[in-house]
Amino acid sequence: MTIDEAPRDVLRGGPRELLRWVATGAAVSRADLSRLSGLSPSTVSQRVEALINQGLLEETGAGRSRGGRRPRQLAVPTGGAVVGAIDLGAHHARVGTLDLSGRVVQGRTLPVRIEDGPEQVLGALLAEVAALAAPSSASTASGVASPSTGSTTADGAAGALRGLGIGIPGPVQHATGRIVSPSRMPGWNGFDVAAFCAGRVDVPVIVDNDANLMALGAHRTAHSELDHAVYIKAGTGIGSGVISSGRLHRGAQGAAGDISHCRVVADPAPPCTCGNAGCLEAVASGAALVTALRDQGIPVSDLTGVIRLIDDGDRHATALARQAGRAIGEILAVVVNFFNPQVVAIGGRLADCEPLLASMRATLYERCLPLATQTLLIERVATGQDIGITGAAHLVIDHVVAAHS
Amino acid sequence: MTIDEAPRDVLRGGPRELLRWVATGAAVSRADLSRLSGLSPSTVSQRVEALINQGLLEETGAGRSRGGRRPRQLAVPTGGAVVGAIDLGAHHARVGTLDLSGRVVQGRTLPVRIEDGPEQVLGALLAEVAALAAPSSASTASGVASPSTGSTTADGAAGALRGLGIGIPGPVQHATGRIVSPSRMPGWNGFDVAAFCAGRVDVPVIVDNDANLMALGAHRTAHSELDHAVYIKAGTGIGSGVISSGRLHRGAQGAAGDISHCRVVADPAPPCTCGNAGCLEAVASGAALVTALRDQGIPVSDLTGVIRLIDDGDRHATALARQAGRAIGEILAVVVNFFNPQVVAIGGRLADCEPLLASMRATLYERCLPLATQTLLIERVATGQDIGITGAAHLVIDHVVAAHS
DNA sequence: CTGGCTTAGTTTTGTAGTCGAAGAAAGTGA
DNA sequence: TCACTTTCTTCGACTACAAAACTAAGCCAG
Repeated sequence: MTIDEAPRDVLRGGPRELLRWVATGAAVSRADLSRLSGLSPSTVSQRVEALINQGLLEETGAGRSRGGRRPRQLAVPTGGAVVGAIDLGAHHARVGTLDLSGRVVQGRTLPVRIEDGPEQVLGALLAEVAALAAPSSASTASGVASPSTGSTTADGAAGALRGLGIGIPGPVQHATGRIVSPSRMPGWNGFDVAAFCAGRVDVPVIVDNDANLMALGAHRTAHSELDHAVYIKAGTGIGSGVISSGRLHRGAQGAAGDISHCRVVADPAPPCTCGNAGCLEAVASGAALVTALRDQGIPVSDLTGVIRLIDDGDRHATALARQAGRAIGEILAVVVNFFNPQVVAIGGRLADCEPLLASMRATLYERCLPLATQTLLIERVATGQDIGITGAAHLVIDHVVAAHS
Repeated sequence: MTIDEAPRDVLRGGPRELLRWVATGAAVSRADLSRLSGLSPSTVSQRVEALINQGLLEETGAGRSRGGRRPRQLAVPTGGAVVGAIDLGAHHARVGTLDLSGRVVQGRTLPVRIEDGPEQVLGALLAEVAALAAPSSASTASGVASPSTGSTTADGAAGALRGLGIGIPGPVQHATGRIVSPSRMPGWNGFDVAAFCAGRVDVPVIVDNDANLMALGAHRTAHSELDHAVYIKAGTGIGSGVISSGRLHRGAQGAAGDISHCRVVADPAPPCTCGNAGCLEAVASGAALVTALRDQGIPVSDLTGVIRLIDDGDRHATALARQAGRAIGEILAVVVNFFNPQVVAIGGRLADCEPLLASMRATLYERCLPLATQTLLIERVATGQDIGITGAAHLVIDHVVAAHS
């Protein structure tokens, strides 16, 4: 199954947004929703009724009066339908189920060897999703402990899987769900993830780039009121996701945000997996930091080791982190001048690395138009390891909720 | 008068789009419009009737039959209402009136000394617009010859001015119409163009950056079917305009597209008017080329002289043009990777400079993701000197037509 | 030259989404 | 108890659009 177009009614009072307001606790009653959405009370009532009929919302008794009639409290049913989400990384994958409000119901992290190829890797992850979504998963599933919120509900299809969202650490043609020339995923080039998965699960499958999903997740959870935002994912690789006018911007080929092979000044310019030299990814990615440290004779096993060195104040590692921050800042400066977003947020495992963030900030302020940085927020992406699957779930839910109403 | 938000119904069958299809000749009958817009015949009929009542459209007899009833031909009335437009440049301004389809009715180029300050410059240009819009302007107006299409119509308010659009060669806060920290416009910082003009003409005034207007004009006339486009204006200064999802992207502060002070590699890095060194504008703008040639001891009076040298194959000038093209290409490569547009088009006086265009193209293909350049169009902006006022007029018409219907 | 087919456009009717006003429901507080 | 507030529903109206039926006006084949 392939999805061409994002639904239109996600924003400004669409059923999806009402759902989200209730889910986040921003709204508890119909009156709250009316105030938040700007829709008339009658319209809200009508939509809420539809959502209740779909089982996406329920009334949970009366709330506290504020001087008048008590509100009839609304909530997203717990234990109801869920969507599955996979956030594939270079060495690990985060797999989870989320309820239709976008809250994580179950999540676990699995080790992954991306070089095993798509069939094997995706096969294992799909099995894991199936296990999580199965009614009694919380008790029977093996592996990492996960918080069980799985009180199966009374009414019918409890925990039914409604869709699956997958994030890939490489370029994805969103329209077709196909992977195109990934630089760090041997054996995956041209693989049609959506088709592969659609053959194994009986629900809509949506595939997108991992940075896009992080962007969507972060925007929905932290910046939903902002129109234009840029999110950088700095982990083993480097990617970015773009929100334009409140919507994920994918560009002509769905390749928007792929800044990993932009050239930055670096001396010497390290060679990149893409064949060129001096790419952002070859200077500032986690993989690049590992390589650079090893080249200096410092033995590090992986990115975790590098981050530990930086946290410990190791001189070489810190210098490299600063250089990486500057490099990201350089590219981001062009992006900020060009795109003029309200917020730039950095996520991924390198986002917690203080020296990197500091020099990125400094470079941005130095190189951007004052007008562009005047009110610009430069932040860390908040929600941690679940931000990717959160974004994936939102993408799927947008599709599912829109389709049903 | 200040305009906060672009009207929403410009796209997909809005009255404005119907008008444009008729104006461009894409549609001649109601049936054509129905097919093009996807709207039902009844809706189109209704809208067309409204447009005719507003005097924005007229019936011009019957057309050729294609096997059935003959279509009733539609056309935009000539000599009807117009909007004024000013495209202010560093040394010249293009001033014109355009009919409500966006066609230029009258246009002329005036010399301008930007350093005379906003009151004097804008005062003169406003007077010129008033003269053009006056009923008998075509015969009485002085100055550069202009094609007179000014046959005043029969029905009532012939040639009435409905709005005014102004393009400024510097950063403009579109929401307020105020100029912010322009690097090349001494005495204009903080000036409220919209307020100044609104006090002198009795119609809505919309102010925007000149590159934005070029982008809008070029997109509407040449690429209206494309969703994402980037337009570079390379003249005395360098700017860009961005179309995202078919709409002008202005960003958080209305400063989007201002890439003039992005740093590029250049040795030696020439100082920029902004105080930094190595800015794109200091390397690749027309002003920079003039300065660089003079520094090499080659006497050139202005940009025209530089272009002539390049056309004559002068070695130094050509080398500089290539360097400028590379610099623009470098920045544009980041932009293309990040934004993934369907088209990148270059306009402004330097766009006709072959060596510059060639090295810009080469740099783009070298530095961008293959996926991003695979189907990317790299073009010259077509319409020449009227593209700026065309964009300005479109902006105004969008506002005026939407307001009236 | 007449009926069948095609294209063009209008009119009528219906539907979906939204708003606003009115009012019902259910409380607070003096 | 009564005035007032807040919450939520109901109902009528309006708008945008579409579907279908219909009128208008041509083509062409027999």
